[in-house]
Amino acid sequence: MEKQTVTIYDVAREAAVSMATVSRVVNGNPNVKPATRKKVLEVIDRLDYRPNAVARGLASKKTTTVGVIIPDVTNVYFASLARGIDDIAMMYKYNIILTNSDENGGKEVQVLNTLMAKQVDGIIFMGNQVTPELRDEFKRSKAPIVLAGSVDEEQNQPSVNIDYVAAVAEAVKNLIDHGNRKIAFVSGSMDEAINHDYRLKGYKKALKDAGIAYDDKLIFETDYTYKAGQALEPALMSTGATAAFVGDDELAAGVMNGLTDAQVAVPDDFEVITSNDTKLTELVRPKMSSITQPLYDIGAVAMRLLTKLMNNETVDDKTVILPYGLMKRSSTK
Amino acid sequence: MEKQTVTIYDVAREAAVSMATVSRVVNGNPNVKPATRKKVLEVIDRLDYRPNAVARGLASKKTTTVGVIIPDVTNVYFASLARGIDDIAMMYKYNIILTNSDENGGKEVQVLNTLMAKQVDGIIFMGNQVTPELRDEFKRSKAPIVLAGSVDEEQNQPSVNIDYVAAVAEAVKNLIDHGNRKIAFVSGSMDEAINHDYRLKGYKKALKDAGIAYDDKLIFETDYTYKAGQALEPALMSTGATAAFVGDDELAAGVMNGLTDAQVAVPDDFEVITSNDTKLTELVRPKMSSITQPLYDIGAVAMRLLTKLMNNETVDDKTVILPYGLMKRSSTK
DNA sequence: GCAAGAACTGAAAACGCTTTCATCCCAAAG
DNA sequence: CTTTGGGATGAAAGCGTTTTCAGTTCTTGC
Repeated sequence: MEKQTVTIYDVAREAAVSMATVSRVVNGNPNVKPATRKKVLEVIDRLDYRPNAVARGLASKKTTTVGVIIPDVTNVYFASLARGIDDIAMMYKYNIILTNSDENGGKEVQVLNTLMAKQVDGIIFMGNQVTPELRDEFKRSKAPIVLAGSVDEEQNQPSVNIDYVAAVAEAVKNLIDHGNRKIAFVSGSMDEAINHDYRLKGYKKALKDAGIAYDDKLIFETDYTYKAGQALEPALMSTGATAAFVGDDELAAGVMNGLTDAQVAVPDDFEVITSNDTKLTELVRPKMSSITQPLYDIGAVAMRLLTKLMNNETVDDKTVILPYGLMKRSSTK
Repeated sequence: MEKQTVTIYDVAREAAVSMATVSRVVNGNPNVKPATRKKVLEVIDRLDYRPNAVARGLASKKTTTVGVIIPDVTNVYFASLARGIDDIAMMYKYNIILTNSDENGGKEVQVLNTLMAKQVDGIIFMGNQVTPELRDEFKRSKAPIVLAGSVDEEQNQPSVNIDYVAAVAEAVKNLIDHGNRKIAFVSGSMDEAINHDYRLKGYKKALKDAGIAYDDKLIFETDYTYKAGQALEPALMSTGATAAFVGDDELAAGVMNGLTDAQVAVPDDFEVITSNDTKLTELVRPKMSSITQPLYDIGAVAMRLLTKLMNNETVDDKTVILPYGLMKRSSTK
């Protein structure tokens, strides 16, 4: 007993009107006599008619779904953005096709293609790096694409971010102001634009402003994982560093716990400041000082921007920069 | 210059074959002469033809997308399941429409409806409670629905879980074995089946087995948030409890940090054991002991089960129970 | 009471694909 | 040299909507 689906045609027949009219009432088109509308609505209700979104998508060339590419849902930072994205999407009646990319260029390209095949109306991309191949795909897309919490060196893609350079510079300056001279820079792969083109620049700027020489022995390139951070302790301490700027909260938690577990007192003997202000910063002890970012809003604004783009509204500025801050908690003096 | 889309018809014309043949080669139908296939493939490549998944979905009544309802992506527990779901989905060429429900019954029903309107081939539901209205919607769905890490009192829905009752009983027994007699039970709303019908039962069972009287003053019903946990400290201590079983890791982290911040030594003066074994357990100090669950696998198996259901394969057992464990870390003696 | 326009409504053509069914072709069998 | 049958192909009918365009039916203002 296959469940029977009722179509717009059934409604039209029952209500003794044309499909066109039914379509109109379903879509809230005002050009329908109230009496007719009422009649149709009753039939719709009686038959429990539900429009088939796929057919609708084919006919109207709009699917009211947007694709979201995320490195890993399990990453609290990106998940927070995703939450903002979904809320706004829902507010504007869009649905989200979410796919994990693992920051893998090949997978990203493939995912992008299936997203486009599914005729999504727009795409939000999160990831620390935009490979040239990916950039090419972006260009070929007829659906607008906006980057959320993600940068592209060639900034021709709409995006929502904070001023990473300034934020990192300020964070590092804070460390310097506390008397630290040897400050480690811990991040993910330097291949990623966000690291080499933004965070590192901010780091260098702060050093330069303070007249401290840059020393690449203090640069630690690793994975964005807790374990990786934890394992860094010996290497970190052997450099004589007394503080570290870390590019990811989970990584930072690892660094800090690794230190603590090795009897290095944070913040007394070693200060740590992190980047993303996710809830992890409050979970660990000491609580971690961090650059603050409006996580949810980055996602939300990105999605809002996307709705405008999908709607062909003119937007004044396609690359929006949200404000950041510095939250002093207990991992710094 | 609106980007032109090339259709199956264009390919057919260029290759001098019928649409049917093009469709066959695109879908890997073996009934195509190799020479023809090659010819078509060349044209496809030259024209850069990409099948329109929406049209395909309309014609074939299969969208190769499944809906996933999640309480909140930002919740590490559910996000971990989601990751397992997405990976397996991708493996089977499905995409995921992800929507946050906030455990809000009304929203869940609504979301379910839009998912069905979008003709998803299947649905995975995560949530701590299945309301009667929701259950009704489940029944009306022509797409198979499986619950992941989520229970329904009336167990007629395919699902993937662990044996919560036994797991909690074991966890609480562990606490009892350490000499605790007053053990708090901290969880989210008791309206949720998972709490009143599973966890609490396990808790009571452990008490009963040990001949300890149940005392509802020791039951704490709150939100699944860090802050809520943290705020619990005074109430918790005033009951004279010396240990707590907590139903969620973030909540547990809050409880533990709240205790610690109030100079209550964990585990010496108070033991804490939590439920979900997410990475949060390792982040906090002391690390939290926990029931272990194969988070990723719960999602993965649920998705695998769903593929079978969508494929009309006969599955022997529609409710699968995965093994759990107990991981002793440092929040218990 | 009538013309002119506005407000409604319906017929039918897309939308881009899958799938059924009929047809055709050709190799193998007799 | 037929017959037979299976493999390869194409024509065309959907799939369930939206949307255009051409009516048709009301309202108004005179």
